[in-house]
Amino acid sequence: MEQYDPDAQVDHDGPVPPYKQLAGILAARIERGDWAPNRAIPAETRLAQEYGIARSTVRRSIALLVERDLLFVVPQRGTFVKPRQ
Amino acid sequence: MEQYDPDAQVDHDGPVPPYKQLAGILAARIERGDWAPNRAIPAETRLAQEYGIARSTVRRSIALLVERDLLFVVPQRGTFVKPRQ
DNA sequence: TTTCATTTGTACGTATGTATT
DNA sequence: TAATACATACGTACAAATGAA
Repeated sequence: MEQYDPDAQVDHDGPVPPYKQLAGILAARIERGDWAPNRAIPAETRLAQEYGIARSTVRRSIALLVERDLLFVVPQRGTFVKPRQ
Repeated sequence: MEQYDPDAQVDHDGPVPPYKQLAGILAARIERGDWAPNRAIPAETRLAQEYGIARSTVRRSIALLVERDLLFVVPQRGTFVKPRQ
């Protein structure tokens, strides 16, 4: 995955699909320490609002980061930063 | 994954979500030999029609089987049965 | 106990883009 | 030109579980 500016916004007009952009941005924010391990990131609906994309798109981004072991999801509770393995 | 009847249909009222049901059904059909290795399975739209579910749901099922190395996708060409590893 | 808000899970339909046939 | 097929994104709706009030 590319390196992203943790303060970047999602660009709807570029060649990189928004779901990949957001995954990169969130990875950068985790790396920076915006959220401590075992702490929840903002809810999907909140992220959708903040980045101006659909919740279904946010979910695709999160799925990427879960696959990369950066996040884990607890149904009905939230999405959490995974402690370093 | 559970064992499925390759001739089963998708049940919208049961506890198992359709995308998991279809993944199981397709796995059973691959196992049975409905499609040879390196041959394409029906298109997503076709599967959606045949099983009475949305195309987006079909795609979730396929994603599961890609992850399990039963299928591989060639963009703009189709979804193919992976030869045994 | 009941109610309510929050959050993720699932499913649907629609639209547009790109590449191949 | 047209049809086909996958990639991406949007919005909507409802279900299920949790936890707070």
